[in-house]
Amino acid sequence: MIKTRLKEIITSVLNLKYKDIPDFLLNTPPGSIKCDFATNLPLAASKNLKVPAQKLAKEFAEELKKIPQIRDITVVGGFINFCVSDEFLYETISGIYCAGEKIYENPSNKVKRILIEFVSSNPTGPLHIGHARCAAIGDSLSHLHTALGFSVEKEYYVNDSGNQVEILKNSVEARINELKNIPSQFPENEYKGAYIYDIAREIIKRGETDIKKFAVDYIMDGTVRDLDSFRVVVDRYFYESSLKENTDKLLEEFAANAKSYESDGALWFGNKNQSEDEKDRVLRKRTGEYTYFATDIAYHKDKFARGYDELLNVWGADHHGYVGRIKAAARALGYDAEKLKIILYQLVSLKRGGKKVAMSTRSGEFVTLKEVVDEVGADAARFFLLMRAPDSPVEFDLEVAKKQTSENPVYYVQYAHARISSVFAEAKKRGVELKEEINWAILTEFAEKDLLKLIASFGDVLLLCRKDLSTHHITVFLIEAAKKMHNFYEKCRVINDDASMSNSRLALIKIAQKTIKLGLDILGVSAPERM
RNA sequence: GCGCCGUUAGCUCAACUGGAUAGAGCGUUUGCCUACGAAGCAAAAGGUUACAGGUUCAAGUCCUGUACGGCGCACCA
Repeated sequence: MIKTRLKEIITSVLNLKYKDIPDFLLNTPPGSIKCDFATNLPLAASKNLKVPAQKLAKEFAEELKKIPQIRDITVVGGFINFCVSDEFLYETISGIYCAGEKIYENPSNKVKRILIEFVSSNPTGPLHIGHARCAAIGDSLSHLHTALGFSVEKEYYVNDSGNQVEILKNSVEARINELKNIPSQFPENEYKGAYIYDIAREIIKRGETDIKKFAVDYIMDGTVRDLDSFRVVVDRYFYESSLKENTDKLLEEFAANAKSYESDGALWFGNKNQSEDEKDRVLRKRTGEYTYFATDIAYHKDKFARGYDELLNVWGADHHGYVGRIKAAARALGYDAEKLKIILYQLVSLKRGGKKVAMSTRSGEFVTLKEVVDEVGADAARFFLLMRAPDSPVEFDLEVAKKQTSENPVYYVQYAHARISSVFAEAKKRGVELKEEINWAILTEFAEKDLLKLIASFGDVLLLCRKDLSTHHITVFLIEAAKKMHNFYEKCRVINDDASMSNSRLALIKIAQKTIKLGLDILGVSAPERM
């Protein structure tokens, strides 16, 4: 959190003399400039203060000299560069070191409740690689928010009514007949995967009569199992079928508030001229059935009514056209649509040896989440799927992922963690123990301070993830942290003849390990002691 | 036709609110195991950020247009 703290300090100092200090950047300068941070503050403020940036830079630099936490202030054009003072670095690190697991929790987040809804796949077949990305994103976001101190719940919406499950039922029925040699017609658009046969066989074996319910339960059992193998535990499975009465009430409410109208024998959500959705949508079909949309509004109404401060939905980008209408519906219900945040992730294009794998649940042609976990492991799969920003499409080549397993970045990061464990094992063997009192100030080597500075920035990375609602920044951080850790390890011997130095370095790798582990925990990737 | 997302090194991707000489990993090349794990380290090569305009002190980032790719545009879910 070093960056966040510095920004606060700088802002408060400058506010004593200037008004309207705008928000500004604090980032690492280009490699040729030897300092820790650079800021564009003079450039950013020159407009407000109506003073040329270069002049302002010199003035600001004078003020910044009063801040004990920074040193070596230089002005280059409209930029100000500076280093953090050793005292400030060591003090920051010491604070992180002494704090417990909850170091990054913000007390003010404690009262905020967030509901993350993700995967929510139709229960018509096993989860596939696309759902894996959704699961990884939603799950890691939940960990992120927990780490920041929010109260988080994870929910999965089960679409267990409507056409899709009807087709599922018909598909299973057809297979039962086939297995029993009863002549019958195969439904149009039927699901063709091998699992349909499995369900049919089970039903015959058990003599089940409620085919739809059994099929849905069977598939959901598999879903829970698959998610479990992917280390995703959902707090609540919310069944669409439980919303019937809520939807009845919702439509009455809409009708009473003139939010809906009848036309062509159907009931429409009249919203066209009032919001972000470009046309009116059907709520109740001519057949009398509710549309998915109607029930989904009821679902979101239920979620809003439960009083969360924020609703995060993780959706595949193929649903982007749906965002406007659900937000419009939330608004129509009188809720703050800003509280509903939709994270759209681009779909995963799956390849096998460079060849694109066609995927379609209906044709039964897909690579399941389970297969991916079995082939490349949950760690590699999760890390790989989380390395990209949600907006970025992911190309997942199973052959490459399998073949290059040992070169996958996840192993690089895990190795740094395991390596630290092994140093501690060695220390123990030699009777060297980490003492409570740490003298950070003797860690003056470049590799040592470089690693310390990065560790001190982990909190900033978490805040960035929160802002972007993406944990991919953590993967970038972890790779960098592992690199700096390995670099330190090569340059500085941890256990050496100098007891005081050994102790400080043990503390350094301890805090590095804790930070790497926390990052991996958020991603849902294991942090092994040995590999 | 309209809309959303993308196009950055040979490959896969980063790049915070527009900031300085655009960064990682893989692959390629060259060094490094008689001290805590070589699943490692150090170094090198590799770029007109798809293209063309515009905005400004400053553009990969914002605006307009074009090309290419993915996805939407249901009384499906």
